[in-house]
Amino acid sequence: VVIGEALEEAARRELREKTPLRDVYLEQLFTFGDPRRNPTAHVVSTAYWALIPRAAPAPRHESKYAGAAWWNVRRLPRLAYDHNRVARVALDRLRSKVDYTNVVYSLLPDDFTLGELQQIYEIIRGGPLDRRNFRKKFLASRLLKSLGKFRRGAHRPAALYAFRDRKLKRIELF
Amino acid sequence: VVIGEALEEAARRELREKTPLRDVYLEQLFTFGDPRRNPTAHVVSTAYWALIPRAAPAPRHESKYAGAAWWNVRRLPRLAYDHNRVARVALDRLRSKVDYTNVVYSLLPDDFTLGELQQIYEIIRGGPLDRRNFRKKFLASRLLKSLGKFRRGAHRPAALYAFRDRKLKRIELF
DNA sequence: CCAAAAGTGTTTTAAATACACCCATGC
DNA sequence: GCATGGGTGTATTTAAAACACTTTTGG
Repeated sequence: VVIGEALEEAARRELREKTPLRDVYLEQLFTFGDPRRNPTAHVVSTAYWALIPRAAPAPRHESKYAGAAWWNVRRLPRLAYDHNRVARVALDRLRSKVDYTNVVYSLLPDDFTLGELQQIYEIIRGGPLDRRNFRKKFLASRLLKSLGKFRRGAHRPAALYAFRDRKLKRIELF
Repeated sequence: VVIGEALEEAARRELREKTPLRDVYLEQLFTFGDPRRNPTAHVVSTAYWALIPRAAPAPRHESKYAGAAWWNVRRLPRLAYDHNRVARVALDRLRSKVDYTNVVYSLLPDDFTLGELQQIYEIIRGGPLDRRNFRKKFLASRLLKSLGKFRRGAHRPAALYAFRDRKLKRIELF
């Protein structure tokens, strides 16, 4: 953080400078201050977490995140300092947040099928969902609007939807 | 925070040094870093919140909290810096936390009546609850144990209960 | 014709809500 | 005897969960 800069501003600047990412969902996670988290100095870090779609462009080659890669969160390697703990806290936050907000909008492109939406939920929640009940719930939620367009593939064309508002909204889902 | 001291440790130390409070529920709230929160310097503060029973002993006379007083949270005076904002964030956190945890144990003495428990919920949630449904829910929750003792007063004696565990537990209540 | 994902309703079950009367005590 | 809070059960409503077959496309 630069003097005169808000914390979230700093987090967004870092993303902007080091990656091509724009307009991602970003939220303060927690401030970690255990003196043992770094053996050489007592460092207090305010962590932020962001939701980045799988298909997002990679960090800039010249940035310190150039070697970044996707990992299955259940098979994370050992990270530096207490960063495994940070990841666990972030995952807990995500898991609880998808149940009472529409935050997954930030993981989906402008248009998507209900099947794609359901997949996101199944991955984050870690279990299968009944397709009929899932569709019923989402169509009743008024979070989505039907686009009248269809995605074609080696199967029946799927109706495309978009989120009505791409901003955080509290709503009881699960 | 002293170098070598964890953040929560520091918050507990502050309480211990300046007040007679012990074993209160304490949790990190948020880290406030807006450069405008203090007009004379850019101060980043990690706030903690605690739940203090109404009947708790007052801060030590010689401490900087000597002038502390209870206020109705809906009629808070204008506080220094961004502390009204901090209070609002804390209230939001409390309101959502009572719905899915047993955190109110920290606002009640070792034994209490179901009526006293219900009062706490009504104050925090800001509305009346049906006594029969409330009792049904709590007795079914297994959070409490009946003490077989009674509180006497100008009314029918009320059975006394205690929390089974005085530690944070996730459970769907409302 | 086969594989793959989409689309669609009803029944069952569980949980939340609404609601009213009697009880035991202190004063 | 009256005011105060304690104690109790049922019926209704609402929401969640369980469940199977048909459709449309690409290859």
